[in-house]
Amino acid sequence: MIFSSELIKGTLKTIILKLLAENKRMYGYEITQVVKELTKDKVQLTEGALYPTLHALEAEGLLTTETEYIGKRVRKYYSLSKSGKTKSKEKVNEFADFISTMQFLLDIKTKPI
Amino acid sequence: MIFSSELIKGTLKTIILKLLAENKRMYGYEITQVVKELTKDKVQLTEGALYPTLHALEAEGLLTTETEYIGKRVRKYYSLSKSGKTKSKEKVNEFADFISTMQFLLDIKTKPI
DNA sequence: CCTAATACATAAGATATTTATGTATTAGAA
DNA sequence: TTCTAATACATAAATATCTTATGTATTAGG
Repeated sequence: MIFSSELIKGTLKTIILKLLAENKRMYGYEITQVVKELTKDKVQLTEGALYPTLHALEAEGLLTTETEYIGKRVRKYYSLSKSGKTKSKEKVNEFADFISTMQFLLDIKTKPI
Repeated sequence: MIFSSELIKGTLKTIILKLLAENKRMYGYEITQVVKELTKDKVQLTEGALYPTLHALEAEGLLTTETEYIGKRVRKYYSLSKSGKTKSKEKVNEFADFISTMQFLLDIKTKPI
């Protein structure tokens, strides 16, 4: 089962920022693979969505980049800037709050951890 | 605080279907008000998003309508069809699963109910 | 009497995503 | 050794969806 894309909409930036908060630096393709693994294939980021978003976050000053070559193949690493770290926490907190609100609204019970 | 619209994206259909599963019939304006109250103003549905979505759900055969007049003012009640009831459960279940996945991915802890 | 709330609806513009396409390198199977 | 799949980036057209604006009309209440 893969989540309908409409569900994932709006969470992409949050996912990217959170992963970068935990991993110091990651490159685009790596992000797609890590998300795929962590979600057991339920969340599949498409390149057409990912790369433009990474560029947008960089343009906002939330991410910085370093380009490296693995052999002749280029790899572009992204890291959080200072404002990116702040933004990451904000986004995750907002999403956590959103989850609580939606759980209440949709009367969803979750198992305690 | 109001949730950024990008977060709410993709949840509108689920919210509508769930509310109708619990209330038998509701009209558009009522849905906006109930959601506003239940979420303490954090989720504010706009008419420009709501009405086209209601029409779309009706066109999909998930909702049926009855028009009534309150005085001279028209009111359009929506109810779940049989397939709408099934869809409502599916959507809520999918969303619950999505929440679990995202909580894990974003390392969000929730308080047990 | 006038404003805010109720109640519907649609359309233009903005935004974001999917799908498709493109380039190029490298690992590994046949 | 040759071909395919995976790695790794990127962009653009088409699509979907939402916001914002606008429109009509009724009704409650100050």
